[in-house]
Amino acid sequence: MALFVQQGFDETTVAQIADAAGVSQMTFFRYFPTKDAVVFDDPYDPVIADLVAAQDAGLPALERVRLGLLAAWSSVPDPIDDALRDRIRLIAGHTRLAAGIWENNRRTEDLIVEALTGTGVGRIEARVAAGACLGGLTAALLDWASAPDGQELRERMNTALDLMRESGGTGRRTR
Amino acid sequence: MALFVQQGFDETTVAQIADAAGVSQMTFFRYFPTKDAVVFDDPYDPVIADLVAAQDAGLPALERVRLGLLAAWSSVPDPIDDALRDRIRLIAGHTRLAAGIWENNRRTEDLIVEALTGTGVGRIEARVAAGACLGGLTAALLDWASAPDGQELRERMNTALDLMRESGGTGRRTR
DNA sequence: CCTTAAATGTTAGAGACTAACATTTTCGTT
DNA sequence: AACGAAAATGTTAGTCTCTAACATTTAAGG
Repeated sequence: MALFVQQGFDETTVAQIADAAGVSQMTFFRYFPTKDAVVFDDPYDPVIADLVAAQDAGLPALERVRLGLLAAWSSVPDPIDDALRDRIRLIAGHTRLAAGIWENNRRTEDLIVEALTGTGVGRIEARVAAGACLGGLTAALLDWASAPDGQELRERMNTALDLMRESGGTGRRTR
Repeated sequence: MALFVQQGFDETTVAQIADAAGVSQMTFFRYFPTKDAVVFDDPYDPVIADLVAAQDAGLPALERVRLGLLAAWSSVPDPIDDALRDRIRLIAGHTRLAAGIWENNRRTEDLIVEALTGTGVGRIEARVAAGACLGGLTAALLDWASAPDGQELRERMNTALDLMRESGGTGRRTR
């Protein structure tokens, strides 16, 4: 990560990483399946699926996912540590890596869908609800990393989930 | 595309593609920046942004994006041609390619955000609205390709956008 | 001290992609 | 038709990620 931040992701070869770690190139690949994996070493969180499942089953699917994710993000510390911030910034500033977030999101999506369909929600409805919430959240995450405005990450995530409420956020309409 | 469908994406080398096309490997890379690009050769659609911008500015951002995308998808033919179906299936069945959809979505997202902020919507709100709608739509698209159920693509997209309505879809709640 | 398993290294190679340079094709102009 | 410029294509050599096969070292336990 230090090398990536210092000289960029593409500019850093795994030979350099292996050297810096004092191991051979082969050993690197035994620990990380790809170079990208170094940046995406977050273990996915089955907790999210549990929190989604724990929401009131009487609510629409979208709202259940939204509340579940809200509960999940309320547990992260604020401000987050520098290492995580560096990692998110690195990803946000690199097109291919940013797309790679979706390889992680896909697993989270699958877990959420599983949790929802287990309580009677239709598969398609579950997919759309999970995809929409993760989509909005990820957009807010990347925006946070790219356009720093002093706001803390958790606060930003709360704002994003809030904007996806049924009320549709702070639109101009006069109610 | 024929080679990909026939023997798989990873199993097809660009040498084979170049051979089949009767050109050199170098020439291949002059037309396609990467092998992945062969699958993602859709020109992005600024029409979407225009349609989003055309929605009632009095509506919440999320709803404007939703209606804009609904208008955009209403113009695709149903059933779609086999080539497009093959392409979507190929992508949906390949983890890395599926993530690659987001390199396309990102451009669409940027255009939508631009269209919205141009009419006074806050940047973060625009990002979340665009990200959420594209997230739900993409989830439905991949599900459509992976779990065929006879439903046509456009119909599926309409269903997805419908599920993201403010009402939250067909949840169990009794209103 | 010896045996066995785990970790690491070496080497060779496939495959995507780039850079530099040579060659051919195309096309408007004379 | 002949020419010259520009565009398209080819060749070659090389870098980098990642894999496979096999050798070597290190660690652990009896």
